[in-house]
Amino acid sequence: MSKELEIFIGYLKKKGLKLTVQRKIMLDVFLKTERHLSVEGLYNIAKKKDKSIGQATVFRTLKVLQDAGIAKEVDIGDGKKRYERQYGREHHDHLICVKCGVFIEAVDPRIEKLQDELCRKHGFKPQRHKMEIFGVCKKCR
Amino acid sequence: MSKELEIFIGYLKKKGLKLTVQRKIMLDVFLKTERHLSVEGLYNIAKKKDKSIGQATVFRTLKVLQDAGIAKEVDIGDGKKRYERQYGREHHDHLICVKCGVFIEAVDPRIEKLQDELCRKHGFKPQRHKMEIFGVCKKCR
DNA sequence: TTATAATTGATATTGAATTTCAATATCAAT
DNA sequence: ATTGATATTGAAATTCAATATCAATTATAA
Repeated sequence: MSKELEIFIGYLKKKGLKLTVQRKIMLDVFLKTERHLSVEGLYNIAKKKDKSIGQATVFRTLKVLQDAGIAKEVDIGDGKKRYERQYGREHHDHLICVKCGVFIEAVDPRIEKLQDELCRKHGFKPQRHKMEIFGVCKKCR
Repeated sequence: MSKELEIFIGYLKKKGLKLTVQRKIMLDVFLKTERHLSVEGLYNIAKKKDKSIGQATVFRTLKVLQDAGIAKEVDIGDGKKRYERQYGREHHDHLICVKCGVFIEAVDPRIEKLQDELCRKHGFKPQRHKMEIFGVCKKCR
């Protein structure tokens, strides 16, 4: 049993929610894809496992997975939200290829430190941040 | 005549587009507000100048202003796009207050440099980037 | 097994953004 | 100033992702 499933079960129990087949399928589908998929993408994969699964359930389950700390929403401003794994992952920024659409996860601790400094300079108390760099990846150049 | 109006007129002429009263109003409204307003916000202000102005025109004109390099779209992932002045402004990041919603423009050249370095490390050729820090501003703390 | 409450899929709805279309306005050439 | 080609407009319809509604179904604790 994956750590995420354990957490999911614990979260559902704690909240008085139920572990349904659809939720199990969604967690499974979500964990198996390492890419940053949209609801549509996840829905298409989930449908292959269970023809009857509905879009609404995919949206709803992704919300639950977020609340449980298993998934994280990624919004790059192109009109559709994507989801990435959250549990056990460090904070990171994204390099996004405008040609093939790949998401590269990257982080530089020095940048993080300078961001904090920038906030201090403005008397600003940071809670979370987001950094996305759009460009062309190694393969597409 | 503002530099932006000059540019706007030049852009329109170059593209075979027309300088209409609505476009003049929109540029005026856009330049007068220093805040990061959504279409709705700009629309409400524009309507005070000309009751008959339509939402579609506001959307359309903001697109033209972007193409002309006068306005810049800002999408912080809350479902509605905002617009800021672009012409004559340097690149900057945003500190966004989750309490009062203020946008603080900030930049640290060292961060910019490290971002380039991060891209190089991944064989990634950057085109543009976006950094937003959400938190609580000085006044709201 | 049963009672209860959460969950489901289908469908309707929302809200931002875009498109359509007939009427109107702009502007270069006269 | 007038004309004509063409861009533009506002209103309304449409798109699209995301959310809400609801009757039927299912999970779970007793």
